[in-house]
Amino acid sequence: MRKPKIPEAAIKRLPVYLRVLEETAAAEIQIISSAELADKTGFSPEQIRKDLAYFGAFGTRGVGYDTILLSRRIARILGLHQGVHAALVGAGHLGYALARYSISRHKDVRITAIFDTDPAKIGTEIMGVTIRPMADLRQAVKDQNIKIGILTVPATEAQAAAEQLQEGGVEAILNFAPAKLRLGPNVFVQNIDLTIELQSLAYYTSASEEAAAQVVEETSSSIDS
Amino acid sequence: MRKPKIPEAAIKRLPVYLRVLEETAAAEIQIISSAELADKTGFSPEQIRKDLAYFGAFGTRGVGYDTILLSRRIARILGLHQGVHAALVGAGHLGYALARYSISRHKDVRITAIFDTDPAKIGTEIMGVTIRPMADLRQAVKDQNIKIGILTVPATEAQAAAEQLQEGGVEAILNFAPAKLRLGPNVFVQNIDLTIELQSLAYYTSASEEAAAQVVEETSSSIDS
DNA sequence: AATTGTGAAGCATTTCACAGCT
DNA sequence: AGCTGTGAAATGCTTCACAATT
Repeated sequence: MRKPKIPEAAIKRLPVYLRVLEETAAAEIQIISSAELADKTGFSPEQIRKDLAYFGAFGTRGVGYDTILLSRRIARILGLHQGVHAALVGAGHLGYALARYSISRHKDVRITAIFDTDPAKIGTEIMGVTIRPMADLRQAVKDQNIKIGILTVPATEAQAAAEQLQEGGVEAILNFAPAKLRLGPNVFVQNIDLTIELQSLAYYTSASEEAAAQVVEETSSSIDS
Repeated sequence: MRKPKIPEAAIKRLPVYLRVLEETAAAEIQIISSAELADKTGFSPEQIRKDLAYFGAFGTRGVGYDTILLSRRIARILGLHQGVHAALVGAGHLGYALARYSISRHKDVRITAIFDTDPAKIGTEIMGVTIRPMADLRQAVKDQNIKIGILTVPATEAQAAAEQLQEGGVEAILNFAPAKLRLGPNVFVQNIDLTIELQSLAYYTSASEEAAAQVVEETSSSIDS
């Protein structure tokens, strides 16, 4: 048993708690209740308590959670306390945006290597990190103990790039390319497809509502109950 | 009853089906089975059939789905058949990347207006769309019948920008700012927080595993069963 | 013979309700 | 008195298994 059985959804909420806790701690506030956390994050107090309880009892009954202590604990749970190295593959606009984001704002997940195929970009720097050719990828990932890969390459190149990351020993990939990656079971893949996000948003718009109703109407005949 | 009760998760899969169907249709293949769709998308055949069945019976038993017909139906369900207009707020690197993505690749969700506070950017163009000042936002959203807002502004400006989008009559917002938006019930908000994605990925890395175990160990005392 | 469409079962996640600490 | 931690109930989503259809 590798991981106990903590909902993936809960893991995704931890960084949100972390951010609020750090902000709160920075404001010199020492204690926060699940109700206050709920107000700031938009999740329910019960859910927050349950999420935290998966990892132990971090609060004080009748009081709340110590902001500094809890933020440290969450950073630890996520593995951010020691700084995780990430490689960015694809230095287009999206990659550039991510690199600036990540390199500047947090030290917890740091982009320490950047790769691209474009000879014009190779040798240039983003926030102090030199862009290198794809040929260097596998070895660099190994040498720099890089655990996370961020893929912002065109869909056609995604699979090949992902395989190189895998060979370098990456354990998780954040894939922005609209392509299904086929990798071994040791690499955790998280897909973010911006086109999907935009297109699915359209559904929640009046543009769709009637259309959907119409489609259902067109085809429904003997559907009841 | 506004929406029947179709899982949000199912809606998010529709654009994936759409993409594969369009690719398949473009390759002159007329029929595709749920099993083939499953192979190309990574979802299970049953799930695909169930998702589609929410909206009616689009396939032919013993045969499969007509690629062209089904892609049209999905586009319709999502409301993409008539083209949805979107406004981009914040023309930084991420905004720029999204604009290029969206304006070039698909006509279904089109960014037809871009706003920013930076005087140096105002008046310049991204892919043929002129960047305008925030003061124009509300009216432009109304005039251009814009239904979707894309927020790529700093967290501190997100709430104010979101309110302007809301006042302009936007029905859905894709929010990249790490801030909880407080808006009325008529605006559907989808958050994408790239920092969260990166930080939660760290959990699935060996950097965390021991750390998490350690935390649990530290605090677990009378937890059994 | 093949593949869809779908009730029912199975799982996972969220919410409820309250006991347990401080 | 107040707020956490947690079994139990409720809800939501996915998988199963098979009848229906071409």
